[in-house]
Amino acid sequence: MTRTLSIQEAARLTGLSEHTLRYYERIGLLSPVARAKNGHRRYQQHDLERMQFLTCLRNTGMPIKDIQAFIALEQRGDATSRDRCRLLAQHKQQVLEQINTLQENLRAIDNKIAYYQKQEAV
Amino acid sequence: MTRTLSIQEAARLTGLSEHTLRYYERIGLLSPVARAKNGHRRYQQHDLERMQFLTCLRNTGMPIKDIQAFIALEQRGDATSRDRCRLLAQHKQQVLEQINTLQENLRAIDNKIAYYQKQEAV
DNA sequence: GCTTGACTTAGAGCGCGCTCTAAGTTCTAC
DNA sequence: GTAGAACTTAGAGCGCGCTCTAAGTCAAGC
Repeated sequence: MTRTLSIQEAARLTGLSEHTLRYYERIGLLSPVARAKNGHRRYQQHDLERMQFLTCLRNTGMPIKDIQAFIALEQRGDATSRDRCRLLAQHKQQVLEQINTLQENLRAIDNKIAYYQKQEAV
Repeated sequence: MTRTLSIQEAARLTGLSEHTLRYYERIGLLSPVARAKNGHRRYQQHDLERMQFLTCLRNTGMPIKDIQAFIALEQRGDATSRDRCRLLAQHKQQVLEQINTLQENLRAIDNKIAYYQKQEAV
């Protein structure tokens, strides 16, 4: 028997705000969370795992609309798993490009810093 | 004698829109650009270099307000060069963290992709 | 019974970074 | 001299991703 979490606890654990948790559920990123008799959300393990996945996609810059599209595929069942895999692979490429861009820009920043330090040495 | 560029040319060269170039100038990211007799902007080499620097900071997620703060330091002259250097170094750390986060999230995405591919193999 | 606090909902509001609009000017080509 | 293109300005508008508000419900403790 797994312990369930209040929205407050779930927020603390995931690093998302309670507002954001409700928002994600409202727009369908999170499927409807189980409720206690009083109507309060009771988050389960699978909800937390889902949120981790969402956070991962969001952190890597996937727009909410794209996540919704991904979820729409999930809801169409196993037949779409190849498509979903392809979407993830595409996203992976974009993340790799992001990392590359950051690294290139980092070099430019490093140069600027080096310039400042050389100047100070004078 | 260096050739100067129209806003259209400058936009094409920097990858920023004409709107954005005007906007950056308006909010002080770009110091006032030289004008032709008819009032049209004439971008020079140093403007382009500045834009590259701006783009670099923006691409790495520095908020416009922070860039403005950096520029305010520049305008206070040489005395602030140590501060500016420190700001850049701080930003560099944030970029490194960004890259790390992306790489961690990338691993999670890779796992998900692997999961899909294993499933397909069944 | 009353207060307090954690929750609920629907919907409004906000900060960011542009992006676009409207109205006007200037230059070029015909 | 007129049409069209390229620009100018000030200011409004927009898309995104939250974030907050208001009004209400429920349960626990005094």
